[in-house]
This record gives sequence, C-alpha cells and structure tokens, in this order.
Amino acid sequence: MKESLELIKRGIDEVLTEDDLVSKLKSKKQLIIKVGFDPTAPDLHLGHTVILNKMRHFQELGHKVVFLIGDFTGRIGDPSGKNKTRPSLDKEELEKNAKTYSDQVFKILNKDLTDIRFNSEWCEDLGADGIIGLASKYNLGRMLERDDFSKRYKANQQIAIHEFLYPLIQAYDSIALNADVEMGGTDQKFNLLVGRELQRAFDQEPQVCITLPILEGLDGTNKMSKSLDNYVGINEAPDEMFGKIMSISDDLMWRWFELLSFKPINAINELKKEVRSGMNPRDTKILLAEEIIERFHSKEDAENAKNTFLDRFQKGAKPKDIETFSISLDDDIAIGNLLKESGLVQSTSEAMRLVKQGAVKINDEKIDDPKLSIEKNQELLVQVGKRRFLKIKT
RNA sequence: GGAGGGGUUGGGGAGCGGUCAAACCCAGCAGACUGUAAAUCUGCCGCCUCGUGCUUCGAAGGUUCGAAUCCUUCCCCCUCCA
Repeated sequence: MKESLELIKRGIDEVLTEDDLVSKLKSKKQLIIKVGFDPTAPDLHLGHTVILNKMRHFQELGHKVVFLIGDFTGRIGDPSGKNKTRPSLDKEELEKNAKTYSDQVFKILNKDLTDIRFNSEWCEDLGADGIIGLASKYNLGRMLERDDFSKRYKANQQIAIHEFLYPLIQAYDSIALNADVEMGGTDQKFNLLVGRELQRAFDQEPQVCITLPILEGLDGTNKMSKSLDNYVGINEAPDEMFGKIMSISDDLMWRWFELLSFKPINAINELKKEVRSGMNPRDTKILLAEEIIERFHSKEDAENAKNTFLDRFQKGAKPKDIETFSISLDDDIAIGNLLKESGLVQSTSEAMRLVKQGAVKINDEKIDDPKLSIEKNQELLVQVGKRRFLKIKT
C-alpha cells in the first residue's frame, strides 16, 4: 500500500485529493484510469511518454488504463487553440490514427490492461438535450475560475461559448467511463477538476485528479510539441534521437532526467554531484540518450547510435549513409540552382547567401564564389552547414 | 441595433505619400568559440537570370511623377454601449 502510493506519486505534480486516492487504493478493486489524447496528432513523442510511464505504473499495480482518443472533443476545438477550425476526421482516418497510436503506445503500456476508446462513442448520442443537461450542472462563476478564462475575461478578450463546453464534455467522458482516476498535464488541472465535480452531480464517486509536469521541448522553454518542431518522436531513428538529445542544454538535461529517466532519484542526484565536481556534462547527456534509445529501440541500437555520434562529432567523420541525388543536365549549372534543385536549400537566394557566408563545401573544399558553375557529368559531395550532406550526381 | 479599433514579410509589432524588401524583438540559418552544447560575438533572414532586377504590406479598383501609407468598394477580426 505504502509502496503503491509512492510509485504513483513519483514525478507527478499534484494529486487531488490524496485521501481519495488512498481510499480507492484500499478498496482493492481494479481502478479505471482515464487519460485523454488528441486524435489529430498520433505521433507520440517524449512529451507524451511522461504520462504513459505513469499509466504504466498504475498497470503494474493491476489497474486498468483507458487510452481515450478525443475524436469528438477534437471536433469542438480545444480552448487553447485560437480560431483554428478543426477538420473533423472521417472514420477511416480515425482508425488509421488509432492504429498508429496503438503501434507506439504498447512500447510502454501493457496491452492486457489497456482499453483504447473514442469519446464519440457516447458523445454522439448525447444530443442537444444531453449537452444542455450537462451545462445546467455547472455555472459561469466556476468556469471563470479557470485561470486562462479569467485572464481573458478581465482583459476584455473574447471567449467563445464552445470553449466552455469543452471541459464539460471532457467531464462527461469521465462519467461515461466511470473513471476512478484521470491524469493530464498541469495545464489540464481545471478540466480534470470539472470531471470530478460533474461525476458528483451524476452520483458517481468523484475521480482522483493527477497532474503531471509538462516536458519542455528541445528549445528548453516551450512545451514539447509537434507543431513547434521541438520534439523527439518515439519512432525516430536511433541516430536521430541521439543527435537531438545531445543538442539540448545542460539545464534541460536535468529536467529530462527527472521526467524521463527510470533511474532512481538518488542516482540522478549522484550524477549531478559528479558534474559539479568536474565530470563533463556531455557524458551524462550520453547516458540519458542511451537510456531513452534503449527503451524505444534496443540496447544495441543505443550503442551504435552513440558510436556513430562520437565518430562523427568527436573525430569529425562524415555520416555513413549520405543520400544521393541525381540530376540530368543538358548544360552546366550554377551552384545556387543546383543546391535548390537538390533540396538542400529552399531557394536560390538562400543558396547564394550560404555560399557568401562560407557555409558550403564541395568535396571538402569551402567555396566562396556564389556564381560558381558546376559542370555536368560529375559526382560531388556537397555539404551545407554542419549537418546537411548530399552526394550529387550531375 | 449603435459607436469605435484593427488586418504589415514565420510569430509579436513599428511605419501612416518618396530616403521601404519595410525599424525593433523573438524564432530560424550560417560563421567564430565549444562538448554538433549553453552563453557570447558577427553576419544573414521575400524571390530570381544576383542587377541602379522582380513581386510583396487582407482583396479589388482609383488618385498621384511616386502608395504599406490618401480615396472607393468588398472580405475578415476585435472592443464598448444596448
């Protein structure tokens, strides 16, 4: 019992309320743990794994996890999204996304203790009556308690009505599932609590709400997300992962250790201490990268990725597999056009700039003439900046 | 229903007849330094045939030697009062 509670509480932000959690755990019944996911972004990244790991913890204690895909809520639009009208996904697409999810999710979750559900299952039947009924159980004052709403309200900014509906529907999901626990990021706290209250209004035992810290992305400040392109996808190739993880700042590294590593807290503190007394932080970062890659690929992949990385950046070797781009030419071609055609840069203007800045190498020689003409029927190794490589056959 | 404010290059946000491809900040890219870091410094950051070249400032017209800046119409957004 004590250990269970400790496991659950590790690395989380808040439990509301701990007393309720304790009594649910004491009841010895199999609990239903609900976590909602966005139907439009089925590619999981490390940010998602923070919560997936926690779901896994509950499974280790024998509880049932509901992986809820918010296809219906997705249609309404999350309050945090401004005016983006969301495309409603058709059945086929949904199934595809669900499959993508399940392909990835079971790298962490236990299949036997996981239900994948869609909230359209019960929301479609809710109807206008149902929605009005739901809405009658909540009130404006409580809605405005939500930080983001109250700020906007005070600042005379608009709040669309449907934004009020969103938390209600999410709460209805908890009722439909009879959830015992709902988890989400700290930004979801309000929504989770609405679920708790509405369950009471529907004579259910209120769910325990657990918030988890939000993982910062590669830039170190913003939430990891696909749209900001600051993520590490769990399906990414080992080398790719390794490179991305090594590029994070030292500060962020500790944050990632805390939220992503399975190492005991003590071990992490020990590492911190060693760095403070002179160990190169790069080497601890390597440990982190290895651990994560091992989890989503294999120990061998992790080892290889590490070696590739060291070869490449410590010894200055080039990547092993450089793609080849072939183009057939009638005539010689200007370097700017060649770079653009090959896809190494977006425009010839960009190519010209890069050449002027000394960022372009051909066969390991820096070029400085933006008007350089390349002869046809040649094979060249072209490098742009530090990491863009391409073999070009003209 | 009435009154007012606004739509500028990825985001934020100046400009309000020429000196505007458009200040400044952020993001991004490149170079230096390094641990492919962070911080810092420097440069770049619409497009091309790279030139006293071309196309941009919600859309379409108009005034003018000249418009992102003025006028007209249209589209869109926001706030306040009722």
